[in-house]
Amino acid sequence: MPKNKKPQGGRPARNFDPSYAKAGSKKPGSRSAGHRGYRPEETDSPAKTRWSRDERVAAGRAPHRGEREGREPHDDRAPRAGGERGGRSYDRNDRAPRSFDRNDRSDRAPRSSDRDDRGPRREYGDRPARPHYREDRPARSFDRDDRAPRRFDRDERPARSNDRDDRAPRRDRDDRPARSYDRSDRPARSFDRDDRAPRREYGDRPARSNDRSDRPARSYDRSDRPARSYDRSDRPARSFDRNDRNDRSDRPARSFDRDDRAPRRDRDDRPARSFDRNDRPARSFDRNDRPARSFDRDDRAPRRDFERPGFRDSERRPSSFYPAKNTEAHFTPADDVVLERLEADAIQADAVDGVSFADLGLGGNVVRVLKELGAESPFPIQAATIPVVLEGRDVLGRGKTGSGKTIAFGAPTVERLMTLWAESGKSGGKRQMGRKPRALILAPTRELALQIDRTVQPIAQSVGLFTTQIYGGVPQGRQVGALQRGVDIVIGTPGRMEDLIEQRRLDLSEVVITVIDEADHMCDLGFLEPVQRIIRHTAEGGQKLLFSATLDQGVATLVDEFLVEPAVHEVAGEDQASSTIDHRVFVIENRDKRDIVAELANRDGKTLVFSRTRAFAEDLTNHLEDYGIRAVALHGDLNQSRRTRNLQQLTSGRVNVLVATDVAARGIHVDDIDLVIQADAPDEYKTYLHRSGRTGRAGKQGRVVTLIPRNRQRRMNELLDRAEIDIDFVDVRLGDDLLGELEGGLAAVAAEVTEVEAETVEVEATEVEVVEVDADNAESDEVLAS
DNA sequence: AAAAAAG
Repeated sequence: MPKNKKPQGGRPARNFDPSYAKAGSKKPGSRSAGHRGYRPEETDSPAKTRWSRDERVAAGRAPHRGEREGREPHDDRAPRAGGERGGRSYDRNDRAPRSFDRNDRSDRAPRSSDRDDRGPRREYGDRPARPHYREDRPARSFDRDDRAPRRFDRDERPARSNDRDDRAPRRDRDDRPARSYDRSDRPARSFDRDDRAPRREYGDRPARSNDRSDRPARSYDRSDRPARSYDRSDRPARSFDRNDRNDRSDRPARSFDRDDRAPRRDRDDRPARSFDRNDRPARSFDRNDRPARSFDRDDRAPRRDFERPGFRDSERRPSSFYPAKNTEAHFTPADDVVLERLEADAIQADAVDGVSFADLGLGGNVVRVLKELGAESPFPIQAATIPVVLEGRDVLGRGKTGSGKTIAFGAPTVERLMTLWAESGKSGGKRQMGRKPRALILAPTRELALQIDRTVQPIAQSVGLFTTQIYGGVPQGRQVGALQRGVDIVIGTPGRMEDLIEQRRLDLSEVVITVIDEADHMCDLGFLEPVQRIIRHTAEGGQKLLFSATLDQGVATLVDEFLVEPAVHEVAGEDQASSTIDHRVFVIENRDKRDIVAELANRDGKTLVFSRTRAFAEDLTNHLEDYGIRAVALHGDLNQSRRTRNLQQLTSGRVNVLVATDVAARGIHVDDIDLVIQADAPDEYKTYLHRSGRTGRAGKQGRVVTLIPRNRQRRMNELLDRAEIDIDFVDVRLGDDLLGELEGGLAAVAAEVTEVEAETVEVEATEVEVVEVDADNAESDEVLAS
């Protein structure tokens, strides 16, 4: 049956058919209380009317409602709880039936995920009914007996007993100790992180101060460090045995005990190390005289100018693209190893001058399309990875946010498919029906998959290859249709990909190039296993490309299982925190958060606001609109068409403010976002870097403001340490000139950048350093989890 | 907590 058609005749699909819930329908959505999509026959408030500000205040949604002490008011909790809201009955029994399923918002009048389409019930009504809407809920404490009669047609649900009495065990709520939704009487729950037991451990660490200024002399002066050799051969024997990976015994005095971590901060007691370029054993950038590269570059005709023997730095012109950096002070990570066993090739940012895409080995058609896409000449990460991908090698690519990674893997993937095709003698043919995909690109979010396709599709088309998007949230019909017609490159997200594989509509057995974008994130819990399963469906021995701005140890699992002698490439001295992004941290009163966000967003220019939860993203969006600021939301509670539309509204400039969860943290490119506001601070430094990376793209200026409550300063400090960002916090209050405060930070940028770069270099310089950063991270995650 | 599947 055609996927997009409503079933003919009968009524089997009523609950699954969105059209039943559409506007204008006399009996919209579900007609039963507590059911998704439920709409009462006629309500006292007109369906499409937004709450006035007063109403919001009454409901506790407007600013300045009192926050309880010790509670970190993630405002997203309020709508569910409701017990503390003024002007509202606290007696649960006189409330209309209310769902506490956070996903079921059907009965919430004022909350809508749809900015333009205010009828919340309609909003959720077009989702297919959840079959287990009741069974999977934990016991609830409110009395159902006063509920309005349930109105759905019971006849349609045969197997279900309508006799409430026989459901006693689940229904009888009186035997539970009074559960209250009034937050004030919850005993042991505190949102004050400082009084959580495990966190206390931080308190007895010795020399850790949040005052950055009183840190024990941390020197960024490269010259004052005693000579450290980068000659690998003189490092204390380090095991590269994979099985030995976790054996850190060969590392010098490393402790994971936080209590004695202090020594690590003191960099003076490190074994002789120098960042003085001049005292390093002669390092050559001439690839031809590198000793131990596992692949032989010498037998390639030198395609790149900078590969030519004898090519010197002085022959390079300064990059016109990357903002002027002090290359003199720049450390060049020679043997920077990001991942164990892997040697990272660092390409100089200015090494690409005079190099063209054609020089890198791309064909005429591809080069022409790249030009049309606005890519005239390669960015460093592209220059670094394209030739290697074309060689057929596995590649790990790390380039900062906005540095052009999509083309870095997209263009050579297309070119390589053509090469392979030619080699197999099949080239030049027309599109063959049912042709199986030969390349696969995986991304963590639908928006990113879409965006990648927008770049790759034209490149592929230029040489007669076809792409299709395989992601969820939309009917699969089109996708399956495309697969049946024959597709060369599939681009999508893991869920739908697996779904179609299971349905045997997607056959990856001929996929010889697999790209994992945001690879480190794709190795996170919840993503890793699906990704592994999908890759296992691809052709054995196929080429694998892993890319991310924050590529780190996290991808080891994938690397171990799927990659063979991967080449690791990155851009030298590059750091997300450097150069074009001005970072600010405002210490605020939590109750002022939404107002402060509003004041910061109340400006010209595109602003992206990050929230930790979907609910708070909604809340903030509402709040901004109350301020008269046009804003839309982007998060997983919205259906896909709305997600796409809302993002499009920011891209097109119809709205200037997008409030998003971390769905928008990675990869999403919107031109000219010049301010990122983190309404909730991220938990991971990598998240910080990716969120920040939505601004300051392609060398443009950008600003990032992170709002934190007083009690988060220490955590934030630690996070910024890992992100290699050194900035001071600013106490701000609601009345302050916040935008002025924002400007105030600009002067400090230059100095910061220098420092940040120095530190970056340090981390990139040795494995031990990188591992430390990661371990540090993992460690604190552990602590936080406990 | 969020993300990723539901003809």
